[in-house]
Amino acid sequence: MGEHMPGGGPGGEALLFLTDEQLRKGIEAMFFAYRGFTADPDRILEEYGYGRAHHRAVHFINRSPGTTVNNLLAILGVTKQSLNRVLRSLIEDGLVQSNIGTRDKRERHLHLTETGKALEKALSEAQRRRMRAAYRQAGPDAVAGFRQVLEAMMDPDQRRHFAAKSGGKT
Amino acid sequence: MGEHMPGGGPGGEALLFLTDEQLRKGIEAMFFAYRGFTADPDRILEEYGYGRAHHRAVHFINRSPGTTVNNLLAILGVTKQSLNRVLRSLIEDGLVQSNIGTRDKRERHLHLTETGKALEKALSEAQRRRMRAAYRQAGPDAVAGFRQVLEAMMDPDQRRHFAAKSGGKT
DNA sequence: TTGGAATGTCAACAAAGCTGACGTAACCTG
DNA sequence: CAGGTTACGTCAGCTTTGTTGACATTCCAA
Repeated sequence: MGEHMPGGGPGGEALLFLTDEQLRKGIEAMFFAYRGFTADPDRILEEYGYGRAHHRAVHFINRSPGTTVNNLLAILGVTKQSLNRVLRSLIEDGLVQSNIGTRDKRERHLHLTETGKALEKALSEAQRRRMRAAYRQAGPDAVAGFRQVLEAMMDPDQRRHFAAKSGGKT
Repeated sequence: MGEHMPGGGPGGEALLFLTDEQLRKGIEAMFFAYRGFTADPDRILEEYGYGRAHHRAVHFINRSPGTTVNNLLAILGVTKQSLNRVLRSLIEDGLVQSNIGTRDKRERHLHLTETGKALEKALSEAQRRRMRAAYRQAGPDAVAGFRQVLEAMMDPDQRRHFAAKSGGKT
């Protein structure tokens, strides 16, 4: 509630269109945009008989090769039973390799196999293509704003996982 | 596709940071932000024993009172059977009223009851609170960019539903 | 007036969350 | 070194929300 005031004084905020109607538009924009955002990967996943849960696992294993199950759990925010089901199928299908840790043998370190990397590439290229098109259409300033608002919308805990591997400002 | 080389193009696009790394950040920002976006309503819904599907139905019935099942179907992009289950529970619980159409008796026109409006208000207020906080933190210019990028990311069909009730520019 | 299209309902199944309980191995601390 | 904690895996069972298929009702147009 009474946080900082970007406009410095009490007058600054007045310039922001924070009517319920404008906020509703923002809410619906998030809803429709997220559908578009997931549409392309979903089509690819369907061919492989996988779902969004597999996509998320593959994405974050690719981002942090050698990550542990527990780490992935914290990022994805699901139960280990749920993640395990997904992980098991990916391992069985030869997309993910699970190696017992050397320092701590309780841990499993996860890596994508070549096949796994191929799927990841297909998925991320489809998603990047759409993101790139949207960025180009909106322009550089819009992109900066887009990122700022998204970051402000995250839960602080989730933002930790985001910032961890995404680097700070420029 | 061979569309790399962000600086290769003629003109303004060269200023856009369209490296795969920057695009990946955008993708993850969408992922984490969407979780934050749905977190507050999810908590409320849990108290009522409802899920996100109920939230979506309630939201769009509130936006367009008297809308038909078919109309809702097109907006939500699910099968009628899936929507029907959600709608049935909302009707049974007295949150939604379904009236047989007078002109076309095959249609059902949907309205929120007082109880339904109360839930909608609780949900949308929670979601607006977060959206408002993010908007304030990011500032007006960022908000404009945020909306532009989101709109560019939608599927054209979905964008139709978005624009329909959201008004044009300004 | 009759056959097809549109609208909505019921039934059954699948994906992917969840809780709870339990087992095993490894680590760590007193 | 004994006992508690941590990391991971699994079994069982439930919920939400998506899917297809089959079917009733209603409308409309040939």
